[in-house]
Amino acid sequence: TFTYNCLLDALVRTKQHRKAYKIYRRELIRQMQPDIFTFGILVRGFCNAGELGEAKALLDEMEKFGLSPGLVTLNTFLHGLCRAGELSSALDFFHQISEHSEPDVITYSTLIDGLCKAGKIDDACSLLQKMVEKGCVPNVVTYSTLVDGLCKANKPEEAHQLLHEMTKRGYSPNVVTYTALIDGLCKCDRLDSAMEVMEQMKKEKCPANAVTYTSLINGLCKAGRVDEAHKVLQEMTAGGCIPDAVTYNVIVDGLCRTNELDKAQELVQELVKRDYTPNVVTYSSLISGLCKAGRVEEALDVMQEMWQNGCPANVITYTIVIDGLCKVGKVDAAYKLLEHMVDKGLVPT
RNA sequence: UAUAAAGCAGUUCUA
Repeated sequence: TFTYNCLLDALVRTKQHRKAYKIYRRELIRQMQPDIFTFGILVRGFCNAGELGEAKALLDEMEKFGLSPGLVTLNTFLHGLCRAGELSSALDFFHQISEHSEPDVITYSTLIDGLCKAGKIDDACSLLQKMVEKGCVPNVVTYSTLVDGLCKANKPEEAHQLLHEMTKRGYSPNVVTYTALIDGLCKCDRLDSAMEVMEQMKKEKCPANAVTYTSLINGLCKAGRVDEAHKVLQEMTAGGCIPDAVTYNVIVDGLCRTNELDKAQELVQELVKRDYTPNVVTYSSLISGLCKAGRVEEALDVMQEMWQNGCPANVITYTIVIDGLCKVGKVDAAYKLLEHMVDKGLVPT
């Protein structure tokens, strides 16, 4: 069972949960007794694929094997419900969990995150209170979740405050906590505060990672401060942190927004030479820039190029070009492109 | 051997 679980886990992590399930059905249960780990893995697979019905069926199936779902499996399913946006089901399920066992810090953090992502930040904060009252101690993940939630609810001050509070209670913020705050401050146009937090991280000996730098670079780019963004990029590489695909996409997008389209294209060319393959987001930024500059023909060329490079346009890419065509009065061409998109099996939003 | 948190592109030029 141990061996099979490792295999199933590997399959699920590579999005092959269907295959994992077949192996479970056709091999594992014919030869041995599955355990709670087996079910935990499979439930996660179906949850990540959004197939909640199947996941629920597996939870029920556990009983046939004389197993009762442990908190880990229940938490996994709760997470699945939250991610699928089934918040009311998630709340129901949380109450069910509470009837049978004590929810743990992961149960609470999962639900707090679900509430935040559903825009119910006040409920999320109340739940933090409630967990403390029930004697469950929040950890750095719980706090980071709320810091992120507060930022996304446009309450960066309160997020900052919470970071202070957790520190006072003896929990050190980690790189995720700081990054959530930095990103939030940037998106609330508080770039200078974001840079201060960056300094604070240095003082606290909490090294920034690629996500942290990219968040700040994105903030600077979106504010049109591309030169400063480049400086941060230099600081990043000097510090031994490797920019990833998202980092470069952010810079390409920044150049497009400041109408430095040629520089953006040059950068993409250079990245290709260095074996970084542009992805659908990179191309979409370029196409968006070209469209906004009225260079729709060139945008169409880039779309063609995507196809040739094995990076097919998605719904967002098409939407950008369709909008671009409409804005230059080529509504008929736009309509044709829409039909073309539907032919490719993409669903307009 | 299984569970929770952070970063990228599109839709109302609001003169």
